[in-house]
Amino acid sequence: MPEGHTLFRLARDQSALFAGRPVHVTSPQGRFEAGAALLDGRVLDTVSSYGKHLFARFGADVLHVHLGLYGSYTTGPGTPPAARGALRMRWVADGPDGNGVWTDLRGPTACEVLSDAEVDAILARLGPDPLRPRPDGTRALRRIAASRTPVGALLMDQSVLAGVGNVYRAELLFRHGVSPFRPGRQIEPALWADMWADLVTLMRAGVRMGRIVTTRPEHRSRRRGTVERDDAHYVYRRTGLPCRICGTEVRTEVMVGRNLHWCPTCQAA
DNA sequence: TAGAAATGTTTAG
DNA sequence: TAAACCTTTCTAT
Repeated sequence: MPEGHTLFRLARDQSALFAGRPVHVTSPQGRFEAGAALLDGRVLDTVSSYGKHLFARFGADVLHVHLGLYGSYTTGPGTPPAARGALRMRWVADGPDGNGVWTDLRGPTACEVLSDAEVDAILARLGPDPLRPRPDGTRALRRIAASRTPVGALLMDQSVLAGVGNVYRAELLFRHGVSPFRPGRQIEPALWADMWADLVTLMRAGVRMGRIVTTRPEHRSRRRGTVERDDAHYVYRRTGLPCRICGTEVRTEVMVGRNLHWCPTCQAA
């Protein structure tokens, strides 16, 4: 389930489990055979994320992974299960506790070994990431304030800001009562400052919980305890259901090739 | 068993 | 703007 918070967690967790130790790297599926052979047995330095990109450094070589729409990692202790299906890459190592640890990668858009220069080229085309230390949204505002493009499209553009996907886009716009169709240049600086600060908070919460929850307790069916799946979002994938605040039916329309969800009343054009 | 959908990006036209 | 691509999972027939 890959928006920026997922990659941030993966980087943190993979660093904790594998960094500082030699990693046995394989590609049971075969599509990453050459890269796996190059990295196999080398010591992992660290894993970091930027936006939706994951970078694992092995000396001068960097493994770059992008999960795309449905890539995923599965991680566990001990001996890994027999490889089945389309298993692009497997890591096996002696974990920090001396016992085995493994992680399996399936279905990524990108799984490749890059040089520092190639990594820099990727970073150069990304906007600010709300999950970086001391996040700064002013670079994003510069792009937004200069654009006639609908803000719902700008939020999905990774060169404007990095790490937001279809869920955070819909939910952030709802929380600020902003129509997805409002042109970027009509987003006032003060409004953007609020939206950016909120996004930082929401994504940090996503890192903590391991999932995206954007509703305030007073807008959930159950106000205390675990947030149920049906209660996690205001508009994302709630097409035809009543808005949690005003009761208007939530609408859906494709914007930039993705299903956009919004409340036409709370987010009037 | 087939088909659709899914938290994404790139390339072609 | 549309299509292609990576894979799994859930729903409908």
